[in-house]
Amino acid sequence: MTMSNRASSSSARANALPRYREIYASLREKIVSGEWPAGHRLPSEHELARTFGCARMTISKALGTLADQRLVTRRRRAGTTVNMPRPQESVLEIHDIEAEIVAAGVSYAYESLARQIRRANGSDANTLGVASATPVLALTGLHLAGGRPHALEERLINLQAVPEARSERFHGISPGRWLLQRIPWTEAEHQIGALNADAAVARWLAIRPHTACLTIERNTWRDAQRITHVRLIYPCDQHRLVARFRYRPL
Amino acid sequence: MTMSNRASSSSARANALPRYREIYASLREKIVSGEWPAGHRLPSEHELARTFGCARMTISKALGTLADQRLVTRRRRAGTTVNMPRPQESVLEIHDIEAEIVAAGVSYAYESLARQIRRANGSDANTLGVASATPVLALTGLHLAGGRPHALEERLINLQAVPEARSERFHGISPGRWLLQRIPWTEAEHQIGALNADAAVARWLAIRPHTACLTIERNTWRDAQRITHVRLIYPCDQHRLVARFRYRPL
DNA sequence: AAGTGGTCTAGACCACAAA
DNA sequence: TTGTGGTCTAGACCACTTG
Repeated sequence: MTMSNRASSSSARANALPRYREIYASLREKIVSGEWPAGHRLPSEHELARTFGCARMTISKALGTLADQRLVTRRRRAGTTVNMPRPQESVLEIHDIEAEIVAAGVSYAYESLARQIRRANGSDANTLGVASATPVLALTGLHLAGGRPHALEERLINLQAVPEARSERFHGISPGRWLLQRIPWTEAEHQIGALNADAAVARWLAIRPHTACLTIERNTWRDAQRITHVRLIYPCDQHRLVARFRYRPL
Repeated sequence: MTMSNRASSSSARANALPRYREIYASLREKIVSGEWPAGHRLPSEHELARTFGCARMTISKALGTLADQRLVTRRRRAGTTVNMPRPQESVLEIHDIEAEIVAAGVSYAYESLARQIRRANGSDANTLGVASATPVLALTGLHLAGGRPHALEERLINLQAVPEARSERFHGISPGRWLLQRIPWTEAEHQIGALNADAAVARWLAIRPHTACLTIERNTWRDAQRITHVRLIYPCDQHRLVARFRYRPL
């Protein structure tokens, strides 16, 4: 009996959307058009299943998609309600600098400026979030695009988490890429800010002192363990971050 | 026959995770531990269903979660493979400024500095992405936190999309909040950059000229229609953006 | 107490791409 | 050609929460 239910809806049109996507689109339209305003309660899954003539699980998937997109909130017994003033949440894609530069059709190079292995001092411990005296690798380097300074990088690596880094010289390869290839990370946090370049930064980046720069700080974890902390400094005229809110499944 | 399958696994421990989450966690562990390196192919859904002693749909949900998190890629016939160098993608939460200030326990106010209704000139049309001569509302205002300047806002509103804005004076309420309460948006794009404050900006924000500022530009759509464009300028010492990569379901 | 969503099953057919 | 994931069904029990 259950056979060919799908066939009957899909064989008609070859490239049809899955049923749950059709249902999702249909419900979403009612929400974004304003027909169902914020706070409106949607019919229950059982009722929608009857309405659309499908199994409840299909409805559940459609409603789950809406919930993933924060268009609705679902609670047991309370039902599914429209979530109007939606959180301003964007997906920020922070690419590997090398990939970014190469994608722009420009040659890339990494130049190491300083390298030191030390036991974490108070500042290191605080920045990297490890105990004092933990062995760390401190790196400073320059990302070059087309031979010109693109970004200044200051990095700390937790040698307890990444002992292989102790013997790596990072000639030709940037520490970021090196880590990415070896160390799976599970969580990352970015902080974005602005600063006026001081004399040293300005010299390395070949910009005038006091020029506004965009800074990106990234902390990386593998589960509970801190892997690395990096601060990247970009001259304001050379870099912008783009974040786009996207629906999850589309 | 299908009854109480769940009961047998859940009645034992009251607060147990759902089965698919247990399976998800078990598979994820193999990936982040490195036991299954990048490129490794996972067992098929049928095989995992046998291994874990559950229905294939339960496996599908667990694998789907891994795929949502970009830990694996799933393709028909090719199977499910581990995705190691993961895209550096973060979820950036860009909050309503008022909510942000109030959450910090400080009083909030919006002060309107300029307001003009005009037909879009070339710059407007380009910025807002509408045809020339489209009626637009141009606003400039200041967000105040605890009575002190917090951010400068320059905004264009497409009056074709939001005709109600024509008669709104935005006294006491910021245009952002006003729009958020009325106009459901479906897509947003943010661009983040840095700039040196010019004389006018510095005056409004009560900072020294040339101080580095963080800028956020936001474009908002309702489906294909442009709603508004806004540029916010924050003094660098007053604002940081935080983006955190998060797994979707947790 | 009752109704809602959350999860699960044991099948099934289908679309797709790799062999 | 064949094995994989994608979707779907028609049920079921359970957890939660509101009335």
